[in-house]
Amino acid sequence: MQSKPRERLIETSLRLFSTHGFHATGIDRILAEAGVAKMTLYRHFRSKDELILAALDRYETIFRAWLEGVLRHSDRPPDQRILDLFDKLSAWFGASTLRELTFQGSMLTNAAAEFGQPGHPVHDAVAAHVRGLSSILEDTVSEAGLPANLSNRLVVTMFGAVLLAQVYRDPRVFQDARLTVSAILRETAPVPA
Amino acid sequence: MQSKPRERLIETSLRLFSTHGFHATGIDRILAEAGVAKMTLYRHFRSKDELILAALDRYETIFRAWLEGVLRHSDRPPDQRILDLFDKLSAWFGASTLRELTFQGSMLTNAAAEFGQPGHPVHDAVAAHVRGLSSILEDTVSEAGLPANLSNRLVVTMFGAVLLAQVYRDPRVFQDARLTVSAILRETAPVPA
DNA sequence: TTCGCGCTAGAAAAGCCTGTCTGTTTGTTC
DNA sequence: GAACAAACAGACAGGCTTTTCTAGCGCGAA
Repeated sequence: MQSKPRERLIETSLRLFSTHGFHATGIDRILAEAGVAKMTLYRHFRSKDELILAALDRYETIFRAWLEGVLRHSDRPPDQRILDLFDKLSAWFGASTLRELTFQGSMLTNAAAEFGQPGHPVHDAVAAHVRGLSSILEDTVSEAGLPANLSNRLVVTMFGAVLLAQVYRDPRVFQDARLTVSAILRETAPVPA
Repeated sequence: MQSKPRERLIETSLRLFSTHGFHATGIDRILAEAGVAKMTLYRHFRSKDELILAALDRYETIFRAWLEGVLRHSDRPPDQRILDLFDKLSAWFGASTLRELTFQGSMLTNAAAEFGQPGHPVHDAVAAHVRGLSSILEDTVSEAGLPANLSNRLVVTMFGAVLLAQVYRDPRVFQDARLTVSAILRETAPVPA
């Protein structure tokens, strides 16, 4: 608990929101587990919604770094890196299932489910974050010499796989998704399986 | 309001849960909009969770009928019907966006997002419903003479497309998904685009 | 050492949540 | 027409929600 209150609030929110959802997580619980006073929260954030936005922002930062690690900082050919992504997702699933917390899918799409109304700040933030992550895929697709609009199909497959892994509690979904992506890539250019 | 109270409760729940989410919808609002007394609700359902389960059940029934209409009751060849599915999803998106209610994605996966803990009755019900819907796709895949395990990939693509259409508010996602499915099918057997 | 700032604890406001209970009215069936 | 079951309205309990407020503690800087 040596870090600063604002930081503890964001980290604790990240954990609780992704585990129990947004509406189901009360502010009192966040404060208790972060060891922060109520006034301090409202000094840093105008409302609970703003705290949610901050937690989503942090989530996007973490996931972006992970995704860039997989897609950019690798010596394998770009199309192979895209296939690797689904093996890494599968490993991520296994790791978070084994720990104290069970795999809870993507916090971004979970937020989209709870805040479905377009125009709501949280919904709009989710859309922006997803678009941002999508552009990383787009870069890798371009690097592979493939048409850029291919990345939309990859995003659908990636989030679809994360979603169904959450529902089914089965990492084999990622292998199915990998086969799908393999078919998508093979359609345009020959790719080693 | 001539239908029976139990029916009105389920229909109103279906509408409110899918529009505003489960935790965000209080039973008082359901009761007011259904025109039903509180005691009547608790005569028919032991708790709010049971009402949620009933609403999900109804949702599955409706979506199953719709899906069977697209995949079974059609004179087009089975692989073509699978491709048609994504055109019909796109039309469904457009229809529900134009009405009073905006498109809110799949109520099943929205429920999975709010009730992420495995073992929770709602989570388990969602998993069972998704499996049931998946078997309809499996039948059509078999009918087309394709390997049955292909249906898992189609399910990922379908739910992924619904999810991203909800986030992006853009029906073009379904065309992307259709291209993906086309690639999946083409990988195994020649299919007219 | 003293000032000021960020933090703490704790209380309180105002409202919504689920679930229970009482009494009345309506509708159906013998 | 009497009897019975179901649905009605409305109040109430107990708890949780977000947000605001007061009062004091502790630490770093001047």
